[in-house]
Amino acid sequence: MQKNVTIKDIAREAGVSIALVSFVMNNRVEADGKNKYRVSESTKERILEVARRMNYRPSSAARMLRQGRTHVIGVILSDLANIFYGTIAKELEKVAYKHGYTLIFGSTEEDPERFGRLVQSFMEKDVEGFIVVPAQGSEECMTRLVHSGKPFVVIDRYHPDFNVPTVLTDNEDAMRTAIKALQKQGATKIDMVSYAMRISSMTDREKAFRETLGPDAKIYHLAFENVEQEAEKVADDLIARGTDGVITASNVPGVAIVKALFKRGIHIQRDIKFVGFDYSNIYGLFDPAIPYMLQPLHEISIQAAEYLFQIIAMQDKGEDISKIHDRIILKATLQ
Amino acid sequence: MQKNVTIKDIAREAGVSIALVSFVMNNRVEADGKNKYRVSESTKERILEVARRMNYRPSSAARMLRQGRTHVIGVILSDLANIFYGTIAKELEKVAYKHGYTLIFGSTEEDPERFGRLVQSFMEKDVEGFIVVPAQGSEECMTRLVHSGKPFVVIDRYHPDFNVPTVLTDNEDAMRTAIKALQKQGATKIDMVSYAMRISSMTDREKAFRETLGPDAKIYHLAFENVEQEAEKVADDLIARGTDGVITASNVPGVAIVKALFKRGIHIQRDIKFVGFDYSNIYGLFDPAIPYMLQPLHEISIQAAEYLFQIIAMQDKGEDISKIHDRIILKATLQ
DNA sequence: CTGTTAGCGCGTTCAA
DNA sequence: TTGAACGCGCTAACAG
Repeated sequence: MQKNVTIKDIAREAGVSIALVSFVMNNRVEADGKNKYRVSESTKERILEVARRMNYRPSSAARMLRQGRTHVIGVILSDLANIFYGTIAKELEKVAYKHGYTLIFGSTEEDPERFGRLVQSFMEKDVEGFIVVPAQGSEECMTRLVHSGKPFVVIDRYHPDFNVPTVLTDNEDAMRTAIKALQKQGATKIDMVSYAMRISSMTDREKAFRETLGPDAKIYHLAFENVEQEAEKVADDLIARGTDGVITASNVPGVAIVKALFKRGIHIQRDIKFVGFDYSNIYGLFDPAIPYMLQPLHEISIQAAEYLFQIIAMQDKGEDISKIHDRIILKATLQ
Repeated sequence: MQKNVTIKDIAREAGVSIALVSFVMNNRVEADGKNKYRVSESTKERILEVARRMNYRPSSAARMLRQGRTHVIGVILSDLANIFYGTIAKELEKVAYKHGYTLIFGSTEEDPERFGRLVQSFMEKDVEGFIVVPAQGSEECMTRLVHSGKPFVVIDRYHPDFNVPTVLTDNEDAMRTAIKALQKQGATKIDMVSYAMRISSMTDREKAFRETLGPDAKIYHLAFENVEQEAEKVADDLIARGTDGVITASNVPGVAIVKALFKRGIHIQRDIKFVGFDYSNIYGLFDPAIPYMLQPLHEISIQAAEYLFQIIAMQDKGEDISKIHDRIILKATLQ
């Protein structure tokens, strides 16, 4: 392959200095003289023409080195193969692109070790900041992240011990809405099927569930690693107990429990009514469709990215970012 | 924030030259003297200790600039929010990580314009190569990609006009397996529900379908943008025609048609039997579960990544990569 | 007003 | 084991 065209080649070809080429390429030239440098229109055109002809592409490495900015954000999610996080990834990508940022992704699969490795690995890639979904049990690693001084925003969950920039859904409010919806459908004996994971999205929903339906309201916990099999047992129990309404705490346990009940001949949405959390394509199969609390993923992504860009900008200006800890809370909607 | 520790700081602190620090950091020193440079064990230890104490992190930008390698691969998929591509993304991520590479992702949403923008954008980020799922109708952009001389590997589909490195599933074979599975279940009047998209994964499956069941075998095409509504019409038609077996050409149309038929009171897997392509969590809902042809996503990802690394290595050695065009074909399995 | 010179950022690598 | 050039683009300082 021919070696890459550099700013120097353009300069030689156009018969000007490399500085001038740099100015022109960065649009630091304006006809109205507002900017520092003025270049004659003809020179500018010539440079642009040569650059185009020689197919010049600035070296991002050189630019990164010089300005000390990579325009790369590290995004650490739970699992890219889960539609919930996949959607967030896609939304984040779009916002980042608009701002000229690139994202690199990693999946923790809820393993704190992995979380730590990813943070470390992304640090080495000089990310300007992070958007993270902290894996369950990754407090230690989060502490290191805080101490690193690297800007970051947490999404989807929070940890009570950490006062850090966070964007998430009002899960307690969402649960209250879910319960109301279920009661409106006529359910009187309502149970909840949750994940065994102790992350705030689950615990907040469970908290609101118990606050609304009483401390003895039944909550099942499915183990992350073994959802399907545990769902079978829970299904039997739900039937035995005569439950007529179920709230599922997120898409994976939701799918598992609906599946287990359906296979047992339960008429979904008649014998037992449901309200889910997060989208799943199985909800629409039933009549009436299983309603679900939809988190505003688009909005969360935009807010998280912009929050992060803001923190980065503050750090750039030399401001102290260690005190930033606003939680941006968004409402889920019943679908 | 304190400014970053550089190799120079380490050198000063340890009382050695920056070159030596660089060698030590890169492990270019070996006790057995196999390598070019030898450093006394004590100096080595001192340098490492200082580096650790000062929390030294090499600047990837400087390294990139110097060696002219970014260790970044651009991955362009159809849609990160689709579980099929999300899974590929996750698998690719893992392989890349092992090889010290970073991935950046983009979703085309089957829009050639977007595809072009992503290629352009990734080029500007100095990716060393691409792994792409070319959007339908992106021949022009693919031509440019070929001419750019940048290494790339196509996955999931191919275009007959392009002889380029490709890793994909043997879709015709998969279809034959699917048909056999359906017939074994007792289906005698088999139709196919496909995507309107003219991409090889669809057309190859359709080709094998017609070759096996005759040129008049019925194939429905759902428009990408309007799957749900079109599925409704197709469902009515399937019922009217007395179809007793359906092969769905991928997960999205599969879910749509099963849903539409289920809502019409069809007993899935008894009145009409199915075989799908690609995993969906709705398949397991039925009894017996809807079987499906599972593409070896893990294997595809590994092969694609290693193929790409190999091409990059060849280019590095100055070899001509423009003639490489092997297609790696993997088998799907019936689940 | 138009343009140039020269040093910087940081790790790598060759010649000494 | 070291000095110094190098990769490439940015930009302060300066000149015609």
